[in-house]
Amino acid sequence: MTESKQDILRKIYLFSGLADKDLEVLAQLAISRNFPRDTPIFWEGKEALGFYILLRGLVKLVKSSLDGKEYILRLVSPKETFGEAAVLAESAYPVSAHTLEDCQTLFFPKKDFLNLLTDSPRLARNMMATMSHLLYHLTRQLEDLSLKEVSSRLAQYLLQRCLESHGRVTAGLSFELPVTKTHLAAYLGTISETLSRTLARFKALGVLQVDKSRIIIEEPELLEKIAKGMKI
Amino acid sequence: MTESKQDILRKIYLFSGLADKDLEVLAQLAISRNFPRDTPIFWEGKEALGFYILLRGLVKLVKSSLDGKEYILRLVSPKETFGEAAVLAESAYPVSAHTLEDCQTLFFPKKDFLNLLTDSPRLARNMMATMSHLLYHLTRQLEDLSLKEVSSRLAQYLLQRCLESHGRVTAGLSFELPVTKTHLAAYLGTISETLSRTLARFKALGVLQVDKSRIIIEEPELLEKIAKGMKI
DNA sequence: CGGCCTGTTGATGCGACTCAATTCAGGTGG
DNA sequence: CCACCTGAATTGAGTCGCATCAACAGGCCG
Repeated sequence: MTESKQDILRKIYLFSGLADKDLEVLAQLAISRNFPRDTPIFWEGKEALGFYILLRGLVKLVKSSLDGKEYILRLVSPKETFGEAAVLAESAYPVSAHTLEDCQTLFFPKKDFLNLLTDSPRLARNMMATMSHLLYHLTRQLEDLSLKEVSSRLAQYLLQRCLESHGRVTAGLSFELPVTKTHLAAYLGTISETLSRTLARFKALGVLQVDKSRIIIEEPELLEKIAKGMKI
Repeated sequence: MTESKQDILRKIYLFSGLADKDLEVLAQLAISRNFPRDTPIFWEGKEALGFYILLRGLVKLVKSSLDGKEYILRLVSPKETFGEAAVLAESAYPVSAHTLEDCQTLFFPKKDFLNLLTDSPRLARNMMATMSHLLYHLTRQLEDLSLKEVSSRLAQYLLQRCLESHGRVTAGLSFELPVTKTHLAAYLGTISETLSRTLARFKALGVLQVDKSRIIIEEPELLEKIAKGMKI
């Protein structure tokens, strides 16, 4: 039998610890929306009428420049929410959301959700924690872009990915990049050519091996030094 | 006669629309803390025990690198709060706060404040709006750092300052930079030499005049084009 | 006066982007 | 099944923006 909407919502961080009746209300608010691969969900500047939970697939949140360059602020994975902040600001989405794979989402209309937010201190607290988490990450990204170079940012990203896959970083561990290298480049604030060259340098240094989108860590200590800003 | 704490709090955005009894509680929580010029208020990584309201003076929020470089995430003006986000995250401050002038602040201990946050939906809503605002600004900064060059960021900053001073941007308007050019450079994600050269280029183009820290706008249209990314 | 901080300007070097050519994998259609 | 096309990835050569290093001028203050 298929999972009920409430069962799904229960697993979302934003809704953790909520009373059953609140989950019920939320489940009734939620609108199922599916998007094929490579499709816009919303655009920067569009009026924010609500926010989304990603159930399946992969979404990028991006800022684009007039001359076609693109910076990926966040790669959204299943069970994560996106567009939440816009709900509070009574305004427009500050970024664009675009699918990278076929996606299933739930959409929560802002108006109804705001009422619930007023009535449930727990939901409000979760929302603040979520936003706090986002603030932390944006702060980190600003630090990286302003103070570190591409090799540092890449090393940091790879360490983080390895940690997520295996819970630790030791020589010999391997993992898959979750997106194309072009997208990864945009996420790291650079372009695919530079990413390619940087990976090649890492390989030449013996820090790691690369086979298609599979990375094998060879020298975790060195990688960590590079992540901290050591010149290579 | 001097203003009471409650009267002061009433003017803070985070506390707008609160019931008198809530303001009373807040006023009792608030601890007066003063800092001389060029003094740390808290450091990145320090346990966040509460947040601050700046009453008088000027504060910078910064990220520092190991080799001494510094990026200013935010310049805090009177009536603004800082360190709020850390209160929700149950963790450490993600940035350092440092005074640029003699400062008067009010400090709100996290523990007591969290209780009030649970009891007052209005306060919770204000807090979310504040965080939403911060998220928006960090998003803008990420966009600028990743997609725009120094001349664009400077032009954008100058237009914004002019707008704040006069409510409009027209030829002949002038205003003072609120911080030293070295600090402004760190805020724009560059260094003082580059800022100096960029201002000199603007001057040579006839876009503006510079006299010490006073800027006189000469060609607002051109400045806006540069802010949008036009090459100069 | 001398020291210090801020700001300006020049010469140089490095990191990263641009442009262009090539390879390769995956998908499509004859 | 092969020919074809498209998008991703790689690599080289050239350029550009900006940081670095260094020298110096002006204002402020002890």
